[in-house]
Amino acid sequence: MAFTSDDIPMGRRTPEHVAAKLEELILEGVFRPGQLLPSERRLCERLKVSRASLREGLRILRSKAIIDTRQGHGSTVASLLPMHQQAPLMHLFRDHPRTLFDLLEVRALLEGESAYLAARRGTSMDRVLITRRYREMAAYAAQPESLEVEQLARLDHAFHLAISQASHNPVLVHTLQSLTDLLLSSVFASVKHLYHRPGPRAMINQQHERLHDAVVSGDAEQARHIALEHLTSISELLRELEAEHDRLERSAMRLEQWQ
Amino acid sequence: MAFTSDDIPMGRRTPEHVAAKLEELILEGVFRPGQLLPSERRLCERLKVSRASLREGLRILRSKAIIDTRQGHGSTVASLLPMHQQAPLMHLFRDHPRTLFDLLEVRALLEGESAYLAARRGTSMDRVLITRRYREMAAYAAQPESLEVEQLARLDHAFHLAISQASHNPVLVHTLQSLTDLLLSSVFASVKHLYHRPGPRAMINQQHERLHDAVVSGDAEQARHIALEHLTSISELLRELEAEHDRLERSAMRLEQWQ
DNA sequence: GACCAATTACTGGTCAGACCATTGCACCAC
DNA sequence: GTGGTGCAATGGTCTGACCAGTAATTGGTC
Repeated sequence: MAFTSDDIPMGRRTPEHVAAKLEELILEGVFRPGQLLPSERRLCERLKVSRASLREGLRILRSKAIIDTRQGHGSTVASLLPMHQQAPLMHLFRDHPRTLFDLLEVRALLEGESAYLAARRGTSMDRVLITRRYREMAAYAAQPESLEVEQLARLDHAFHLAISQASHNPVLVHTLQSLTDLLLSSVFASVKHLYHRPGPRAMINQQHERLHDAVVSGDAEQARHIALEHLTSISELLRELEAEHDRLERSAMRLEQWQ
Repeated sequence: MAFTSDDIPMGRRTPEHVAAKLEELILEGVFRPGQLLPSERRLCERLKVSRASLREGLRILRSKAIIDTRQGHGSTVASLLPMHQQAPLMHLFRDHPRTLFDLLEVRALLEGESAYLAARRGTSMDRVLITRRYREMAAYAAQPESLEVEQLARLDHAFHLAISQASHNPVLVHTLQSLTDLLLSSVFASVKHLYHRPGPRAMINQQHERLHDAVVSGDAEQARHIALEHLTSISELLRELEAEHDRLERSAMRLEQWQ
């Protein structure tokens, strides 16, 4: 795109416009992560703003951790791009598939605490909502045929979410939410397989029922214990699944090598 | 500390120092929420910096939503103090100042598990590193005078980080890291005050020592327990500090200088 | 030729003073 | 009282200068 032709609207909020413009250029790939962007004086010329306004604009980007500035050197585009969604975790995942189990370990901890707090702090309205979510899920899971796995996963998630919300700790809710999203986005296929098999499904259903009962009845310690057990068994099931998958993959790789 | 005698260290990072100074004054109640603070030109005189640097400092505070600026009017202290702006968790914090303690609650849980796993899984090299970090921090904390709080906070963080890394769970490390960053970015000034007082500092130092011993000796349950205790007492100290701050807010001792 | 020190041409960081645009209030005519 | 009007104060922007680091170039030495 032509960089020289974009000028900044003059008058008010010039630094904001500067920041927005540079952010746009970065997102469009004109300036790439790790790259050194033009000097302040050069940017002033291009954007037709004073250096003071330009610097305030850069200050905005710096406070958003989008650029990194060193005196005598220049400003570089930060390697991990803007905010939102735990991008760093994604990278972790790509490099080490083992982190799946690390993730489940942390999630178990948070789910356990979540269930514990829900049992202790949950209001009557929380309990009603938890029960409703549980019944929706149980009713859907009851029909053996014509079962959409994605829909079941959604109901499952809604049930766990209702419990975490009853903990009345927004930080806990959010952290748990991020981890769950990450888990589902990366290994949804595996979870799918889990639901498809009758053995695991029956075990999960039973654990859900016990979890529901413990939380609603206010038995905090028991709720934590069941939640931990639940996540632990899911982890074990996935581990078995992975082992199975590995065997298949290895035989496939051997084939590839020779063909 | 009389404000007229605090000048901003010249040379490097002037805007950061300006922002830190104003943040401190706000936290001490010299400038109260909703209040209009002095004009930019007057602040320049008092802080002995140029208007450009002062404006960049104000820009920092504005991007943290600590102040609100209107042309022709002035800058007012935002009604809700820090705690916004940073990562994904932000949206939650707007309406709930209480989330600070929610955050500490979650962090305690993760720190506890982290210490537990570190004691169980930590290799001999992990233990060496943890001990080194602990000694660095303890040595620095030992000198009563000439103590940079920021440096101490860094060493403190390095110690806890070493422990979490010994858990060999990257997801746990990352989640903990995010929460800690968030905590420090929002209430660093408060944490600063914590370090400045001899009572809390002594307690924190002792807890660090016990935590170190438990982790290095491999006593997992004990490590978890001490970590939980540690975070709980920090939470309580911050709660007291908050109450005290409320009281300070009512005193207008050094107000005349500013109006 | 290989290596090291000094030079130099950049970079961001800060400052000073000027002018513009908006706001709010005191003042004044009605 | 009410409603304009002008003025003073505010933040917003610009210009041009100088300071302070950085890194590549240069030039000398071995």
